[in-house]
Amino acid sequence: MTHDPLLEGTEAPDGLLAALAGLAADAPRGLFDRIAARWVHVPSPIGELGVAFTDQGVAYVHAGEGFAEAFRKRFARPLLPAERPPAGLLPALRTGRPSKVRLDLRGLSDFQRDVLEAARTIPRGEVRPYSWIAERIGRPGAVRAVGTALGRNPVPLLIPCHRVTRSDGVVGDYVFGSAAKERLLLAEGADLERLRELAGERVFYLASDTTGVVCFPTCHNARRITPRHRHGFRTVAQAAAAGYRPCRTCRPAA
DNA sequence: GCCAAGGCAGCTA
DNA sequence: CTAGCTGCCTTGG
Repeated sequence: MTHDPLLEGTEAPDGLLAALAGLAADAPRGLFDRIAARWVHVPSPIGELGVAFTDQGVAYVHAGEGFAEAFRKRFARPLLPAERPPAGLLPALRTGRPSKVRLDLRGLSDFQRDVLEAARTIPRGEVRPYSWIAERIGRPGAVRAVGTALGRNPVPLLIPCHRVTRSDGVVGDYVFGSAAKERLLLAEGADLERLRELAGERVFYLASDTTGVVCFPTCHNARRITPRHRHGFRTVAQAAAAGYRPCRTCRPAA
């Protein structure tokens, strides 16, 4: 539930929205735009997205039917069409890189913010387990809660929660369904086929005996290991026992 | 405030 | 080796 002090008590019947909209014509332009959200449609690998944004940045991304209803269910804010997408939105979607676009994440709990923050650091084409996020935010036991938080990610794709997968090798669930998750990952160049192969052999980490480092299989460092120097491990502990230290880039849990 | 329900993980049969 | 069962932690009702 979003708490916006600006809009306390506006359960927003249409009449009020209309009144506010009328007010906007005469009010200084900035005021109404601080209250309202604008929306656009943009293309994506999983079809057309509805994207809502405020003066602070993108606040909501939705795939499939019912964009406006879903938005209103979550935000007590009027929603109006926009002329153009907010700065950086299209590049961010194209490159899958963070920081190309501003986000409006007000109203989230600290926990959820931490989770999203961590998810945002996963590079395009790579994946990390839910437990990795839990570790990184200092709540190793909150694995399940991480899933819940990601499930409520207001800005999927922009914060790449689709890059968080289960530690048994299955892609896992997703706000827009696991099929969409898989399509997104494939579109980003993640080698899911290979991951499945490895998982079939109970291999969840790859190490290099030339560098002495152990990585997640999708880490760009792991992808460059020459086959004859590559060793698979089921756990980081086993890799450590064999003398490998965790990669400083992908940081598999020690 | 309590309870049930989650985008999971790890262990037991 | 897979299927289930049990713990864990945050949220929404």
